[in-house]
This record gives sequence, C-alpha cells and structure tokens, in this order.
Amino acid sequence: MSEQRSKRPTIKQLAAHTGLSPAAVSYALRGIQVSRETEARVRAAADELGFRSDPIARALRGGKTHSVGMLVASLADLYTQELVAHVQRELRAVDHQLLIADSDGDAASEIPLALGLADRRVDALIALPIQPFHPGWQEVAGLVPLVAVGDRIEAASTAAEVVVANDLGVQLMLEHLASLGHTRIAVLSWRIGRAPLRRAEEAAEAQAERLGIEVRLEPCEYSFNGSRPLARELLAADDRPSAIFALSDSMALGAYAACRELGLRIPEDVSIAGYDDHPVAALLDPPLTSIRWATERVARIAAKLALGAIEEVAIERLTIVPPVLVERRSTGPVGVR
Amino acid sequence: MSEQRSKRPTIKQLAAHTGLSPAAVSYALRGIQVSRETEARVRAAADELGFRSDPIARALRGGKTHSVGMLVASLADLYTQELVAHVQRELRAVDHQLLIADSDGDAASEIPLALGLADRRVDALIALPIQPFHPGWQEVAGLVPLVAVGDRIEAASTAAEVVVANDLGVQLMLEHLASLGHTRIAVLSWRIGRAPLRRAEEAAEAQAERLGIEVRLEPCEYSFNGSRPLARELLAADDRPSAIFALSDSMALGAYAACRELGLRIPEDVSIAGYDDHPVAALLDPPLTSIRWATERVARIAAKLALGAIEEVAIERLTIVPPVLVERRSTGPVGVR
DNA sequence: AAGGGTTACTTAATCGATTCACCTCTCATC
DNA sequence: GATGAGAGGTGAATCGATTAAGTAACCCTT
Repeated sequence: MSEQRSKRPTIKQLAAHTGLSPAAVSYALRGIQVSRETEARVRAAADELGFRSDPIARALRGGKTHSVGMLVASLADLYTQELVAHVQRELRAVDHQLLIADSDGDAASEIPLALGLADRRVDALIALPIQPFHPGWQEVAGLVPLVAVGDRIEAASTAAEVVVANDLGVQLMLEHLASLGHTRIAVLSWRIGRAPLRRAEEAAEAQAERLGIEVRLEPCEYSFNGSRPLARELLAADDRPSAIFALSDSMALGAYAACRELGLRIPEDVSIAGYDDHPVAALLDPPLTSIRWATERVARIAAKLALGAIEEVAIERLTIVPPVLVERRSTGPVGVR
Repeated sequence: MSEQRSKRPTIKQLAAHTGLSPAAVSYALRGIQVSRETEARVRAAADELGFRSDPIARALRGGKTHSVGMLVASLADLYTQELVAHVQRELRAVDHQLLIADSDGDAASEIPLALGLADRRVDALIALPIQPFHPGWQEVAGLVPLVAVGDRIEAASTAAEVVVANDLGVQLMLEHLASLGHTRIAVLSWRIGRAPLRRAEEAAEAQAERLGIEVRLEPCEYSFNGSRPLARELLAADDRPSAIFALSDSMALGAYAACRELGLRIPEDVSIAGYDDHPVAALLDPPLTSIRWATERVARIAAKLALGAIEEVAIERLTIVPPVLVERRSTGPVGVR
C-alpha cells in the first residue's frame, strides 16, 4: 500500500552540489549578498535538480506562504461560487494559492475555521462573515490581515472592508415592486437570521412601513432546492403573495421551479425578484429581475485589498459598493385575480 | 502599518506551564505513553491557554496536514463549482481543509500548479486533468496520492480514478437526438481540444458515422457568455443545425440566450441539449435535456477515495460512473422549416 | 536481592529555509 | 604598511512539533 514517496531536492543538496553552504544558497536564490557568478551557478544547479523552495519550511520560519484564505458561508450558493472563482483568478495572476473554508451556514464554526486558516499561515484572510459581531474576529485579525466582504466586521480591527449597501438594494427592489402595485410581498431570507441578512431584513421592514405595503419575511433553506418547497407552499396558499423577492438568485431559481410546478405564469400570476444578478439570471425565462452588486468587481477589490495588506501598502480601509436594480421581465404589474 | 501580530501558545509554553517537557506534552495531547493524570493536566492547560497545534510545524516534520488539494480546469464552470462544493462538504465533515488551484484552461500551468499543491503538503490531491498524458503527472503522483476525476491519467500511477464514461453519455444524447429526426447537429466543445473532451469528440464522430447523421464539432469558449456568440452565429446561418448539443450545461445556457435573442423557440425551432445535469438545468424554461453523471456522487466518491488513500486503507482503484440521459423538454422532433 | 519488564517520562535530533553574528579576504586611503 | 570599509561568504540558532533513544522509578518474579 504505502508507496515510496520521492523527496524533492532541498537547499542542502543544492549546497552540496555547488560546494557552498546552505546559507549562501538561500541568499543566492534571492539574489542578495552574493556575487553574480555564485548566483548564476546556484540558479543553474537549481534548474538542473528541479529545485522548488519549500513553502512549508518558509512558513514555519515566518516568511510569506503566498496563500490567501477565504471563508465563505455557503459554497453551494451561486454568487459565492462566482466570488470564489473571481478571487481565485486574481490570486492566480500573482501566483498565490487560495485556501477555502466553508462554514456552510453554521455560525458556530465560523471562528474556528477562520483560526484554522490563520494557523495555516495564510498571508491574508478574506471573510464573508455571518457573525460580524463575534468577538473571536478580534483574535483572527490579530493573527492575519483580515478583509471583510459583504458586511462590516464590528468586532475586530480589520485590514479592510468591502461592504455592499444591501439596505439600498432592498429598498430599490421593494420600491420597484410597490410601483408595480404589489402590496403583499414575500421575502425569502436565510435560515440563519443573522447579519448580513439581518440588515437586509431590517431594511425590508423599514421600507414596508415607509411604502405602506405588507412584507412577510420567510426564513428559507439557502439553495435552489431549499427554496422550492417553501415557495410552493407560499404560492399554493389562499392568501398568496403577488410577488416573491428572494434575497439571492439561487433562491429565486427555486421559486421559478415552484411556479412551473403550480402552473403559475411569471410575471402574469406572480412576480419573482432575485438578488446578486448572477450571470444565469439573464438567461432564465423570463429573465430575472435582480439586484446587481457586481460580484466580479467586489471579488477583484477584495483580492487586491488582501494583496495590498500583504505588501503592507496603504489600502482603502472601507469600500462601499452601491447595488443597482436590473429590471428584467420576471416582475410585472399585479394582475387581476 | 505593520500591526503587531499576536503569537499563539506553543507546545513549549504548555510544557513550561505544566512543568513537563515538550515531548511529554506532545505525547499527552495525542494520549499516548502518558498517565491519565498527566494527560488531563495537559488538556486542561491546553484549553486554558487556547492551544492549537500548528499544522505547518507538523507538516514540516512529515505528519499529516489534514488538507486536500484540488486541481480544476475552470472554476467558472457550473459543474466544477458543484464538484468543488461537494468535495469541500465531505472534507469539512472530517475536519480537512481544501486547497484549490485552477488552471483556467491553461494546459501548460497544470503540472506546476499540481506540484505547488504537493509542495504545500496536501495529504492527497484530487485532479480534473486536461492533460492526462503529460509525463509530469508521474512526478506529482510520486509526491502525493493522486485521485483523478473525469478522465484517466495515463502518465502516472494514480492512487485511484473516478472516470465518467463520457463516450456513453455522448452516445446516449446523439441517439436521442437522432431518434427525434435530427440529422444536422452542432456539438459545442471546449477550446482546448484535449482530453477529456477529446474523447467526447471522438465518441461524437464515431456515433455520427454509426447513426448516419451529420455532426459538426464547434470549439467554444467555456462559459455561458462564451458560447452565446458562437451559438448565435450558428443559428443565424442559412444552414443552421436543427439541434445544438453543448458538452456542458454552462454552454447550453449560452445557447438558450442566443435562441431568445434570435426569437427561436426551444424545442420547436431548435433543440438544445446539455451535459452535466446541473441543478439549474431542471429549472430552466424549457427544462434542459442533459446527461447526468451525478456530480454530487462523483464528488463524494473522489473525496472518500482521497481520504482512503490518506489513511492507506484499500480503495477502489478504478470507479467508472455511467451517465444517464435525462430527457426534458428542450429537445423535440425536428420541425418543418 | 538480582534480574526482567513496564510505565512515564526526558533529551536531542529532525524536517527545510532563513537570518543573526561572525569571519576572511580584497582594495582603497592616508 | 597599518586602518577601515565592504563584499562574499560560513556556522549556528531558529521556527513548532514529532520521535528515536535513553533513563529513572517501580512492580513482580524467582
């Protein structure tokens, strides 16, 4: 079973091969304090033996690991996947590795996972927190530069934050729906009633009052298939809402499926709205009205901030991304019943 | 700028705190060769000081890192994202970390990325290779247990392989389309004309001959938005195909969008078929006919195999997953022109 | 009471790279 | 020809945990 694992050349073997000391080789590889000639000789030997510096050893000694951690709340979610993909692309461009941890909606595991990433000596940590108030973030931020995305982390001194103004996004959508005559709207939220969705929920309630419409918050499993039964139940009821506003495109997809199962037309019988404006949203039938907050841009900003924090250059401490309403054809005027 | 990074308690501090030697603490934490009393004392001290064993130091010494690497060809792709999400979930259940590298379709970077993951001492590596023939895999497999997914890696002694019988999948779909009367079919493939898609392409050509139909292979950008202009061009031509078979649901989505732009009805004017059967496929309008190969199951198998290889238990060396045709409403009989 | 076998530790080496402190030349300067 | 500076190295400690080898104490046996 246990095959023989080959071992790669170390700096010590390079030293033996070139007749230098390990220290000299180390310096040579980084081109400091050595003669041109020695440097060339070491590089040649390194190429010949296929030497790759061991990131683990370097990390232990305290150097950079060229890796960035990312803590997400649900890798099953479409927009999170987008975010991850774009961050990964940014990092790849500068030869950094991405380590992913997924709390899978479990608030209690969030801090331990973040600490676990810090223990692995990631040079920076990008987090999409679900518990921004947890004091544990303080410890995390003490171990590694922390970039918060989506919501502010109140409990710690983060290196930077990229905040999406979700209260504005919720406002835009509810205004849009209200202007179409909707007065009974179901808002699909996440089962964990915490930030950042808590803020979105608060915004929804505030807007409901302001606009004089009825908004019902429905805690939901966070995925296409999770929202499907809930949407079905809501739409089958006698007092069914005239519009469903899902706080994520993934959940909106579940609502689409429920409509089709029940034979309801979108938007004639019920309006459906999403959040995130995932690329898929525009390809649905009908195309989904959603709130765009430029996932790709946010990902790029987050990655740049993380890299900036690593280099210890001055970075923007707080970036606020205003979302916009993308009106497509899944929302329409309230029909006659 | 440079904030003070706090340092966590080490085994040495635990030793000082308990009056034991570092070695004794190390043993105690793993419950071997120590008295019950000492073990309890050490554990209590560990809890008190908030001790977490340093995975980097452990890795350097040669122990397990409790992390698994995953090399993918396109994190932007829906099915890859699914795969990653499910693998991550399996790993999380046993407290392992996932490290991701994305070659982004660049064949040349595949081996270096794999080696980079091996350098980080992942306990096992799950790879979705785009260059299964590359001799570099031999070196990778020599460094870390290698689990190949999607296609066999010919060039190396892998620990295990999970192969999807894509030739069968292609056959099923083309037979289905042929039985509906389609004789001119465009197959959207990937721009990198390599395995595993090369095998799918070969299968397509073989089936075309067998079934007596015309199949045109169209190399394509690998994403929704990438396939959109190509599909549009194909469908706008005079000799447009009566069916489009995209070798990934992501690309099928682009074809949907192209149809809508051109005012073509699915499946009356053109049939669209996908591959992978992503959860979104069933939610489209019309629901997408696709080939299911149970992404979640494959992910679970791959994760289990990786973990099995780590534990050095006997594992299935070759698992072949037969895909099945999921017939939905995006494919139909050829209409009259 | 001497010998054998456990148990519960301690000491020191190890993993691979980095870095501090030191050493030895060479060369310019007065 | 002594002084000093700087270039180009070397040796050893270090990061934190693991582990082989060694030791001291103790119990049991004959």
